[in-house]
Amino acid sequence: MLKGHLDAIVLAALETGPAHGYAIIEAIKSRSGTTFDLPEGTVYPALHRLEQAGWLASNWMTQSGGRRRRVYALTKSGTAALADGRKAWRRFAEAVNASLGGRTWPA
Amino acid sequence: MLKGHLDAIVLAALETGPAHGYAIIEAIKSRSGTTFDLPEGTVYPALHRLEQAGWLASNWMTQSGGRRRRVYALTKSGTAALADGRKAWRRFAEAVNASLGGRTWPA
DNA sequence: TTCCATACCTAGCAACGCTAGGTATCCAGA
DNA sequence: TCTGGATACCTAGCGTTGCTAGGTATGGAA
Repeated sequence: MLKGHLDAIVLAALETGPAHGYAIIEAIKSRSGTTFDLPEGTVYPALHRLEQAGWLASNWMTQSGGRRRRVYALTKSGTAALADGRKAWRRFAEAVNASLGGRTWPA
Repeated sequence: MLKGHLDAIVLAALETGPAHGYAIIEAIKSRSGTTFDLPEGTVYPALHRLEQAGWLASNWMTQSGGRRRRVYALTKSGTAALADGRKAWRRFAEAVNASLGGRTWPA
């Protein structure tokens, strides 16, 4: 369960440059230290949703072998959405930390 | 949206002692700095679910005026569930922070 | 030639939290 | 007096979200 922050995580994975779906999944897994090993059924629909929202733009790329990949890139509003997502995450995380009490926050 | 961590937040609100539903809502609002102003339709079903799971025990208390309150208390397994919830939150928060990159984590 | 990794897709489900409605008591103010 | 707001509880049903489980197809290695 990604608890509603999947969009921001996907957008963040594209911040360093365009990538195709499969690579995005790998990037998220790697960045999260394998904690987020997302099934394709989670990521592909999310990419479609984000493109629908205007936060991503996609292009079909054909490899030399004839293999097709869909490469996604952040749009301008996608970059803004990512910034919003980071703020929302931070606010949320602080509120949860305060609510849970104790030493939930790492040094 | 509480993104799946509502249970832990409710359990944490009861860590300092038994309380009734309405007071729990107030406690969560206060602890979170008003970020979590949860509707009753969120909290009451959650309390029922947590009791069903054996993490809370409830007793009807009748006030002097004849007013009824249902007071919830953490059970032993509820305390354990809270500890698990804290660990889960911490792991999740660290993975999101790593995935989002940038300075999402406060000093 | 068989298998695995790569690479994409979608229908349908389950869980979660919220909306929106309901009931009832207590107390302050008009 | 009586009206409204705070207190205090409840639930049916909805929308979103992410996942399961199935499908298609190519490339390369064993």
